[in-house]
Amino acid sequence: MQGASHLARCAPVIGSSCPCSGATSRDKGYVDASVSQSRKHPDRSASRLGPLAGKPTVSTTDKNLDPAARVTIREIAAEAKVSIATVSRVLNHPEQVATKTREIVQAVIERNHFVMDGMATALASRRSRTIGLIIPTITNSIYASSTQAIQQAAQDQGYSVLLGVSEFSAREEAALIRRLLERRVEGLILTGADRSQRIYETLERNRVPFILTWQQAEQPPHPSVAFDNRLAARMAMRHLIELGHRRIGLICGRSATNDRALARRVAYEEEMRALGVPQREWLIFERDFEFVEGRTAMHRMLEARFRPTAVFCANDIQAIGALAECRDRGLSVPEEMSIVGFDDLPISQYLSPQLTSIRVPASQMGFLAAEKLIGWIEGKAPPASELLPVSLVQRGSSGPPAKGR
Amino acid sequence: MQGASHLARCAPVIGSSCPCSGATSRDKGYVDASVSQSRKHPDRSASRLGPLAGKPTVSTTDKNLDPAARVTIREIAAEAKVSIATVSRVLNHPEQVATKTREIVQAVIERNHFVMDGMATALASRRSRTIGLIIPTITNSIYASSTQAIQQAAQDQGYSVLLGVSEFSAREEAALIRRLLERRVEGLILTGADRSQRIYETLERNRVPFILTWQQAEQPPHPSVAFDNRLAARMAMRHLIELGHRRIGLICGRSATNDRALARRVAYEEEMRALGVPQREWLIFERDFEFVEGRTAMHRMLEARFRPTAVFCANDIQAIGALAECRDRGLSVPEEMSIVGFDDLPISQYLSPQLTSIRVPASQMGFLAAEKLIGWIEGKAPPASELLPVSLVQRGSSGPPAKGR
DNA sequence: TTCGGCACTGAAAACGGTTTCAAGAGCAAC
DNA sequence: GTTGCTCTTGAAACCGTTTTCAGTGCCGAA
Repeated sequence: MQGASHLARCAPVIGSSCPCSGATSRDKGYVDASVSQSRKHPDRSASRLGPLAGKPTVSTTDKNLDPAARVTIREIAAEAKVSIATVSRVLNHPEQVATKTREIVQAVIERNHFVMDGMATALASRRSRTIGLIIPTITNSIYASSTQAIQQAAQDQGYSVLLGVSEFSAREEAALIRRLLERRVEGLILTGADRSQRIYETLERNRVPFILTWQQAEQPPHPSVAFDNRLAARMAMRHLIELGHRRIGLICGRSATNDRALARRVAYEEEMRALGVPQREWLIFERDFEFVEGRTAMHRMLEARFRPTAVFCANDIQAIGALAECRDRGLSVPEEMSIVGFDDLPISQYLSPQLTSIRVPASQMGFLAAEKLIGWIEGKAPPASELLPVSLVQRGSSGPPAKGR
Repeated sequence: MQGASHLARCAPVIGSSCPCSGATSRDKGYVDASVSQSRKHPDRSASRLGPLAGKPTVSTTDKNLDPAARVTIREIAAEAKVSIATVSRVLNHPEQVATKTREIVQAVIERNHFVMDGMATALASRRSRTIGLIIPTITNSIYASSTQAIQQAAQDQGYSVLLGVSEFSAREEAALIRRLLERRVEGLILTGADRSQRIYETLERNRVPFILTWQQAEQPPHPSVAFDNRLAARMAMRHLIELGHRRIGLICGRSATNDRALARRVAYEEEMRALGVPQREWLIFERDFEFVEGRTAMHRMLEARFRPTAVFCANDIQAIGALAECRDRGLSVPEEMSIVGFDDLPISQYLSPQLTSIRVPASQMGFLAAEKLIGWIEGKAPPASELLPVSLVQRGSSGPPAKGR
């Protein structure tokens, strides 16, 4: 394992930052004049310790005294009696260094547990080898799938992933994107296509390639790797309709802040309209992504004037909550209530009854997005958008409506 | 916009043999001599585009030509006709800048969608305002809880979180830690306490504060925020024993690579021994963290010579799989088989029957760890270790063993 | 001997910021 | 008119690397 390895996996989470400074004191701790690097500022201790003026004076000449000192390439160079350029070469292009020199330097590096400063490296090389990923939540495990795939793909190509969690907030997402740009991600994978024009502008002005996932972009055709949410939701609805359901409820995410939820809701409404069934607002529930939200939505649904015979839950999390509510109310699924979910989480086939759901290509989507993004970063043409297929996985939670109703 | 050329960078003649042939790579575009910045190396193209020597010559006089150009603080300073120091102040200490100047600079920043280079910032300020977090897997949602709490706490204090996923591999974890150090995290939150001495040395040599979670450190008492896995597992076992179970199976993670699994297994073995029940290897299954692994383990358990009447699953993921297997085999839970899980995932109360489980303080642990770590980073004394309480949540999946057997 | 070429190494500019220090401007008090 | 202060501002050192360019030493060929 030589020096600058880019191969580990690392999906960082970005939070918020705040400007603030800290006074750190430091002492170089080496003297070898033959390797003197022109460090110019004559009065380091005074300048660095400025604010702490009242403290007892520390001898500037002592070595290895400052507890915050960090080993740099210079100390390594000094100890190995070579130049910093050579140390850098040992780390990055070992074949360019004479075997003997290389071994000496490597030994010194080992001995000192030296770790390169990636900030300096990134700054000097103008490569961060990092891509940014923004997902809306970490608790819905469907994003764990795509995140894992993205990370894997990135790692395979020598990139790290910086992860940001927006919690479905546009404000938060904008802040996150900014922080990712500050960290000089070389590309970005975003969730959903609906965001302010200004963000896209910033991205383009900063020349950061980005790919949308989970939802294709329509108006300005940004590159995306997604699936057709409307079509997918329509598949779920068609399934219920073909089973004979007419009064169908909907539980989905907040369509105002989630364009996937919106697309699915639109599909629901279209199908209901095509069915000739009038819109009934009391059959539509937009909730957060929590089990309990699906449960309470179903609870209210069951108290409606005309109970639906089936409910389409536009995500499995809410479907699981809805299912539990039916069970607790003694309502048998699918005999008295059909439920179709969306996402086909791994857990969904471990429920009872198993959940009928729309299987989405989360892993594949993530993998492809990462691959295309990295290709783009490395000079290929901007990738074409791609729509991945989805499928309905029919299981025990959906069936024909009860006869006599 | 005055001086459109302020932001221009120009791509100089490619392949020019360098020595100051008059081809200045960067067109300053502003004239105020008082703001001259001393950029020294005259020939950027050679360094940036070196390998592409054969390409057609591009006019040196054009502006805005280099597609890789990025707006820096210098361009902003030039356009606003101030020094870079002032721009930096506007960004970091706005109150130190005259209102009028500040507004001008801010306008220029806005107009150019300027985003600071965090690498340069971190390098210059010696603060990355980032903490590292390593978890074993992203797919077990129990880590989503702690991760979220950590991120929240970090964000509240102005820090970002860099997340690494080790997939239960020590090698991977070591590589991850190295990368986190390269990225100059100011502190680290690790999962579990069992890792090679060398890693701890590297951490200490690099003076990076770290806190262990999920498992306290014993031999060298590193700071930790954890709970007592052995005690917790013992609670689960006691619960089953008090219900009257004697033949109890165990499904847990790989104790070789997971010290939490080991501690829980040890507790299981201790309780079984205390019970006077001889060790039966065929009642112990170490598996990966997948639903299906719990399922297959239970499958094999049910084929054993003497079926257990209860199974302690040292994590809910496997418990869910085990539960599903029982259901599919027509074995009623808890009448014919009791199951106790561990973690108390949110999903566990949405199953049928609901899962009896050990509730662990994942969020609290994460939050506390992050708070302590950041306190430490900001100069407080190394925090004391803390053991958080756990509790048994009794639900439908556990009950007394069937009478006649 | 002279020279070209090659393998290796070091000096120094550059990356894009932060921060210290000093100086200029404006103003009040003496 | 000085003096002393505060408020702003700019120059320049510095952060820890990468990378270019220019040696230097050695060797074989002319």
